[in-house]
Amino acid sequence: MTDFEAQLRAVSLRVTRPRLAVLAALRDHPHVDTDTVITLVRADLPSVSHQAIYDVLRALTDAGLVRRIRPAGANARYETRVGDNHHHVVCRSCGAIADVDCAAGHTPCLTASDDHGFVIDEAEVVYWGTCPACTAGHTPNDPPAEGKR
Amino acid sequence: MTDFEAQLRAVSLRVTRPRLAVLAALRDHPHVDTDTVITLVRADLPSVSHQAIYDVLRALTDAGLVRRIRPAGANARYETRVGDNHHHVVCRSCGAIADVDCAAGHTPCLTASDDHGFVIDEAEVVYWGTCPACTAGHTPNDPPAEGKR
DNA sequence: GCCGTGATTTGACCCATTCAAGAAAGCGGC
DNA sequence: GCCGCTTTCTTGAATGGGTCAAATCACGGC
Repeated sequence: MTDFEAQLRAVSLRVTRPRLAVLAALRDHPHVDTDTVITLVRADLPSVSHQAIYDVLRALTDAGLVRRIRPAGANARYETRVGDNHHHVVCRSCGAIADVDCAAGHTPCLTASDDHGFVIDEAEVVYWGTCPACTAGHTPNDPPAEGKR
Repeated sequence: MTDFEAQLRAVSLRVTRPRLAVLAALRDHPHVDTDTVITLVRADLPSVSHQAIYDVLRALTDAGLVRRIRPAGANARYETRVGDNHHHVVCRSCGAIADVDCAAGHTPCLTASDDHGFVIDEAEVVYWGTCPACTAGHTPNDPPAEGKR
């Protein structure tokens, strides 16, 4: 519990109720979008403003405690798994996301064939496909990703 | 020129002035965002509505004539290079984008180490870094990507 | 050349995210 | 334990990419 507190202090951020709640929410629910974070946090702290959540997410992202991912066509999502450069599988149908370790083990694709003079510091991989539930036929629930039109 | 016309007919889309203009704009300016497309198209056809551009881009994307890319934190961008699965280097500082062929030649990372039961049909790679101009010190112009706050 | 369907114009609207200003809470020092 | 400085949160409104809807227009088969 006080683990989060230590994390915050480590990056010299003040320890506040909303920040702890956001970290807890992200630990329990990886890959959620901002709106879901707000809902989750309010389960504990009913009175936090959406603005506070945006600020907290920004602060935590800048501090490197959470990572922000944004699959094309969807809203921003956050996760607490940082440090290792892992990637994501995204379901085209329902928007579900799962973690995937890098195919070759570590930074495999980091060397582009022709870097055009760019100094590359990170390679981000998104695998697009269909999740088991959607493959099975029955669309599980909301199709937030692309079908949102 | 009538090349575009053939492309449109091939996917049974009607050949219209705005569509030809969009295709021409994307051929001459790869990786531009929607707003730039609108500006470019209006150089030829001053009276096209932004709505028309959105519709055209959607139609062309659905038809597979153009590809839509969306680096995290930036607006949607489009390119006409489709069919080969190439990737992109994006400059964190100025948002510049360049094409990059897949490191291993073709679909190298397409096999995730653990696919979680997902049926993967595409791997999308974004290399993050700094472009030559920005590395040289002098920020060329606008920093649209992340620095936009 | 005429007509029907697909495209475009026009104008309003939605919603994620951001901006701004004042109130409140964290925390280091006394 | 209390004070004050600073950061963070609340409140309320604005921004802007993108979408929806209805009416008009034009491509292209006949």
